[in-house]
This record gives sequence, structure tokens and C-alpha cells, in this order.
Amino acid sequence: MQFSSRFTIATHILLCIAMFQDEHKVTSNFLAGSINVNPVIVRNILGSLSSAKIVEIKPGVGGAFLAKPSEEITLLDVFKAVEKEESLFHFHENPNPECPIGRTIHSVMDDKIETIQSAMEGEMKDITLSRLLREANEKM
Amino acid sequence: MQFSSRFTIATHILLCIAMFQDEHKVTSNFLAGSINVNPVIVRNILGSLSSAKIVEIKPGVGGAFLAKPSEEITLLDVFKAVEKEESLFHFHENPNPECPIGRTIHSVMDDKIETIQSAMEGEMKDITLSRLLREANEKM
DNA sequence: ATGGTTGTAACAAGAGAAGTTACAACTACA
DNA sequence: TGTAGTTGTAACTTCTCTTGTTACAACCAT
Repeated sequence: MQFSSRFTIATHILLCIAMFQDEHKVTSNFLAGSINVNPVIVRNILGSLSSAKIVEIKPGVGGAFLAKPSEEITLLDVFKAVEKEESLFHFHENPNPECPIGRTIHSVMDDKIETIQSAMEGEMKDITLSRLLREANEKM
Repeated sequence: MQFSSRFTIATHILLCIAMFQDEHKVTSNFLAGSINVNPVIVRNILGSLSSAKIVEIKPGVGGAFLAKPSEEITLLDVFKAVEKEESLFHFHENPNPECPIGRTIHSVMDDKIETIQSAMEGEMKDITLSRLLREANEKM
């Protein structure tokens, strides 16, 4: 199991917008060229980012812009915008209540799963778009 | 995207083995009954746990046993036994090297992805089967 | 030998990811 | 007012993975 590439594509999109929005119009075709995927994929992900109020899109005329400063956009925001699942883990639905383990497994595991997911999300929350942009500039 | 239920099923399997291995034979049919899935699913996951040297299985006669003390089995061991993917994230493969972002995105993001994954795995490593067993006993 | 068990192959159904084509709706601008 | 470039979205295909299922050979204590 892996997360879909939507997350890394969305991050790529945001980096491109942050880098180029003041220089020229950032269209789905331009982004698709940089990422090397179909423009429709980009438009769908841009739609998710727009719904999450991370970007703004000019319909008709075209072009995407950051909806807030890059310091205020974290990888967690991006992740939540493109991955809709509430829980990271798919718990088997119907354990047998006649078995002592089947009866208690949920109450034992649910908070563990939450803790694990929180650890991952906490790490994501610490990484901002501005930091990624700075590092990208350093490597160029 | 969610992890498959193999992880929670594997944990359920181990809890059952730890709880019942001294009382009676723990077969795939017994486990399937507690988890409420097909015995073949259980046998496949048991096979992964066996390859990872977490359990031992008696072929022919039947029955599964912990291969080491429950204090030495962590959720990370279980996770790695049943989820074969090396990286948590699927990175889009061919960013355009002619774009400054496309050229640098991998070197910027690769260590972030690793950090995020490590945070998740670190949390898993802290949770042992013996702790889950203790909590299950308390709730019974 | 028999019966209960494991290990696996083979198959089907369903979900989701990713790619593609097509086209209506929108907006600036000539 | 058209027109060109763009977005939003529907529809379809192809793949892969998950889950469920049947079937059966191999195994081993009794």
C-alpha cells in the first residue's frame, strides 16, 4: 500500500505556483509540463487545493495563485486536501463478539492507531511550503 | 488511500495466539472465526508473520505459536511483515528536468518523506504485543 | 490409513489510481 | 461580438490491489 501520487503532485504544483506566480500565468498545461502528467490530473488536484482554500484559480482567463502566504501552508494542509480518508488504517469490520479478543480489539487498538496517525500528521504540520521553497532555491 | 486490513488482522491474530496458545491449538479456522474473515486470508497473513519469524506454525498437525516473547514483538514488526512497500508515498516518476522545480523536487522532498515515515514507524515501534495483551485483559 | 490442518494456486468481484478524449462554460481582449 | 485560451467535469479505459472463494496437494500425529 502506498499513498497516491496526488500528494507529491500537489506539493509540486504549489512549489511551481509559489515560484512562478509573479512572473507569468501558471496554467494547468504549464504545471502538467513540469510534473509530466496529464493536464486533467492537474486540474483535478488543483480543484482539491482550491476547495481547501490553499490556492485560487481564475476561471476563464486561467492561472493559479496561492490563497495565503507560503509560511502558512503546511504539508498537512496539502495532504488533507488531496487524501480524503479519515483514518489511515482499514480496520476489519466485524470481529466476533463471542471471542474475548474479538470483543475488545477495537477498544484496545483504536487509540493506538490514532496515536500513530497523529505522529505522522505532526511531522507534516512542521513542514511549510516556504521552507520547501527556500530549500529548492538553495539547490538550484 | 488506506492501509489494507492485513495490519489489524495480523495484530488480531497475534493477540489471539498470545492469549490462547497455552490453552488450546490455535488454527487458521479458529482465528478466522474470531476475526470473521475467510480462513485463507488468515493463512496468507500467518504465512507473512511466519516468514518474518514472528510466529511458528506446525504444518500438518496445525497450530500457531509466538516465535518470541510478546515483549519483543512491536507493531512495527507486524506492519513490516504484512506491508511490503518500502516507501509510504508514491512519488510521480518523471518530473521535467527543464523546469527548476521539476529538477529539484526529488532532492527537496525525499528526506521530508523519510522523516514523516520515520515518525510513524517510531510510534509503532513503541507499542509491544505484551502491552496490547495487558490492555485487552484489563478491558475484559 | 485417516482426519484435520497448512500452503497455494486459480479465479472473480470490487475499488481506486491514472491516463485520455471530449466538450460545455467562462473571461479577457481584439 | 467573436474568438482564443482556459477551467471544470463527465465518460471511458487500463491497471493494480484487496478481499473473498473454491479446490486440492502436502503434511503429520494418532
